[in-house]
Amino acid sequence: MKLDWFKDAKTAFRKLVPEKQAKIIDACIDEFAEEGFETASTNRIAERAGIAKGSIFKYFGTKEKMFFSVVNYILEKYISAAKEKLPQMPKGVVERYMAYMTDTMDLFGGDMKLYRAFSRIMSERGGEMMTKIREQWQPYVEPLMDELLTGTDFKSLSITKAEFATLFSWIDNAIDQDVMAQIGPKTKAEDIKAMYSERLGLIYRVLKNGIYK
Amino acid sequence: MKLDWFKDAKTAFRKLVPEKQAKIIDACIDEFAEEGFETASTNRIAERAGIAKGSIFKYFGTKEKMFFSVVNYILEKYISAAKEKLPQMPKGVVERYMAYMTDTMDLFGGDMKLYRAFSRIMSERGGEMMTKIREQWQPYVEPLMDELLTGTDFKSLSITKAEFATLFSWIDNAIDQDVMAQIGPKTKAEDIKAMYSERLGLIYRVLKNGIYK
Amino acid sequence: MKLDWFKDAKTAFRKLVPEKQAKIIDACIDEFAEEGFETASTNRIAERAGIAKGSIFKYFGTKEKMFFSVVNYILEKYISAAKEKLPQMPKGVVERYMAYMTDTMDLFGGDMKLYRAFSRIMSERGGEMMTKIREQWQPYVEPLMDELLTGTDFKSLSITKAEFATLFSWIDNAIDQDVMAQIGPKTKAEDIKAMYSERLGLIYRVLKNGIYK
Amino acid sequence: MKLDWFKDAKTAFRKLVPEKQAKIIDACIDEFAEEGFETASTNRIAERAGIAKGSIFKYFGTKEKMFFSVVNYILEKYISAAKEKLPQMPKGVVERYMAYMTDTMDLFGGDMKLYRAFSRIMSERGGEMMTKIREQWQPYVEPLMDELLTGTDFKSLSITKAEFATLFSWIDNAIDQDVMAQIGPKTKAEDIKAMYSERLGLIYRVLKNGIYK
DNA sequence: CATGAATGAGTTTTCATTCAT
DNA sequence: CATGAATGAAAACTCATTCAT
Repeated sequence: MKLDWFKDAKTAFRKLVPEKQAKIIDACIDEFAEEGFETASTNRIAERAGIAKGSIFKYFGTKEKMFFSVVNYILEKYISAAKEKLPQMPKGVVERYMAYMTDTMDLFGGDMKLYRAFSRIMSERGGEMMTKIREQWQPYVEPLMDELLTGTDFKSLSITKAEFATLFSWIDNAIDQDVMAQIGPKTKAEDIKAMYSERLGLIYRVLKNGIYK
Repeated sequence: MKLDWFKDAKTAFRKLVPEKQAKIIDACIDEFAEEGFETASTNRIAERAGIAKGSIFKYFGTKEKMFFSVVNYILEKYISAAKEKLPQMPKGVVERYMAYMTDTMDLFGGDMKLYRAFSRIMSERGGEMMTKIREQWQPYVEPLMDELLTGTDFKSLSITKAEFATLFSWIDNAIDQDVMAQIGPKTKAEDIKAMYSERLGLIYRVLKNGIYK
Repeated sequence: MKLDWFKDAKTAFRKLVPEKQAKIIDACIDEFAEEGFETASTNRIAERAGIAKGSIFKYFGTKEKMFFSVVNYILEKYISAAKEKLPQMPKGVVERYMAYMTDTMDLFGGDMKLYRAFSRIMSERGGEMMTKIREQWQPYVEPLMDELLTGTDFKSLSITKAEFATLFSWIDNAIDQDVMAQIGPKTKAEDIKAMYSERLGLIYRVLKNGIYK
Repeated sequence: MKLDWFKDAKTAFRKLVPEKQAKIIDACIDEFAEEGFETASTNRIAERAGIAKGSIFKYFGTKEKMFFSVVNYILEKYISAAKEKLPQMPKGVVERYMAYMTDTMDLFGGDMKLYRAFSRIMSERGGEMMTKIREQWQPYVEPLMDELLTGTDFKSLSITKAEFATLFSWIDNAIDQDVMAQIGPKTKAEDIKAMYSERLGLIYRVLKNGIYK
């Protein structure tokens, strides 16, 4: 299945040289990371990208559509990175999951702006936008999850595959949000990694044995 | 300790007949639920409430102060409901927690707008506003949590009290968000309750025994 | 001729006990002194005076009319003070003029708020209001000037009575403005007096002998 | 030294065709002349100039900055006109001063709106704005004044150079205000010139010989 | 096709004035 | 007659979007 994060961009944008595309997407990410959606300004994005204000609308049509293009761009990076790592992951389901989390953490840990943009986007406009995004990415995320869980002996687990997937996304979100709430604009990537590790440690223990001795 | 969610409202608002107060608070909740803080419009709120644009500022002074009044109103409802239920709760920590979740669910389950507003508020403006809200409610929430966890034998658990509290808040948020994402404007309260129950069931099992057989 | 600074006030105000009238006028003076006309707030004036916001309009009808009442009040004070001093003034026209200036200076010098209110009022709304005020006070100021100049031997002067009156008002305004521009909110009354004296000294010399040796 | 009254305007304004610039400046002058700064409305100015409300802020950024642009525009006109005339002025200090006044009078006499705007600007906001304007124009006005007074034999005068400068500004203001108070919107330029001449005549005589025969 | 000047609906907030109590 | 809650026009300012060049 081919990912097409361009989907919301107009042909005008598709025809641009990749360098220019990248510069524009970067400007968007920077702005969204710093401002969130509402407060982000198309004028400022145009400035950052070194293009005309009008071009934004030639390329994307709407602020909102531009926004989706960015979300898609980020998710595409995220998903394809996950895909690549899959084969080298451990087999035990919990260990596998921990590895996945660590990888994700690495992906974003190295690029704070991306991480911030993603988080701001997710928290703001939660309802309407999330639904649309979910619908759009469902076909890509689902097989990934499937593959992530494939090869594990679910017979040894007390929960179903679907339940594990659910748990998985909960934990993902919960930790992300918890970390996001703790960090400021100057928090270092390594500190964030440490925060993740700490939280993952707790989750690991609980998933393995429950909370009772 | 007395709760005073009026705290951020001006005397002008305190003097209104309760019906009018309710109508205004309702208008706020509706608007915040649909729009979040940034996008919410004081003009629209005034319209919804059937009052003059200027009155908003006579009552609350600022959009931000009005916002806090609403947050406080919701939290007050939430916390006092939780307090009332506490004595009748089961003793086992997991059972106790499940009971608490069910109660919360009941509270919000009956009032979707309140629920939506609350969620939006919690997720938006992550930094500035949440900090302020947290500071203000810390004195009320902390003893509640303490009491919630009191009486449990943590020696029988493999995790500390603090860790349990953390887990607790993660699960709380995760389930809330998951449910929020699934429901639309027309979802019935009973369906929402069912969604919560289902999710709580899974959590219960995992907390008790871990995910392995 | 009787002065009626009440002219712009409604009967409701005339019927008040003098103490209340004074308190209200004082509140106006304070507010106008601090804010000028545009920025002055009727709400704040009502607060300062300890009366209801609505009463302002019962008493004066309009912010503008209230404003004129205050101007008239100040001018009345000013003119009647001048009148009283007249008989004891020196006979030489320049000396007489200097004495008048000194007296005025004393009048206002002792009450900075009055002075400030007057100045702000005069400088702001210059055109429209000044005309109205001038028309209204012409009948009172003219005879005063006349009397001020009476008894002087204009035959010994190289300018006419009318010309002297003109010069007189010019100097009055010029010095007032010059001083106003120099002083801040904390300037002491004695410093202001000194500034006046200095300026008057220069004027005195020029009027007497011209600028040539 | 180069004057740049554009200084407070944004590039957007600098790029406009001169006709449009002129129309906008005219609208500003009209509004400020009629209303002063506080009461002037950016909406009304946009209407008068036939441009969009938003454009005002594209051109000047702030109401205040727009205001300073206008002040600078007027002062620039004023000062450069004065500069040009300087060389042809008579040498005697009083005659020189009279010539300067007549020139100024000519400058403004032809453009009543400019004159009114200037006066309002000068009298209003005594503190904050005047200080800023003064600071900005000091470097241009001072040498002009210096040159104006240069070549005069102050040894022949009974007052110092500084005192003369002070007197100068007083008279300037006093006459301006006196004339301003007398004229209406329909007063003809020639009548205004006559008023100035009349007043200047009186001043001339007094400065020369004092008021005594 | 790129540009950026122009637009105007929209924002929060203030405040003189009215009028039911 | 006094009160002060309610009003809504108006303020300065922003910004996504359009369109002539």
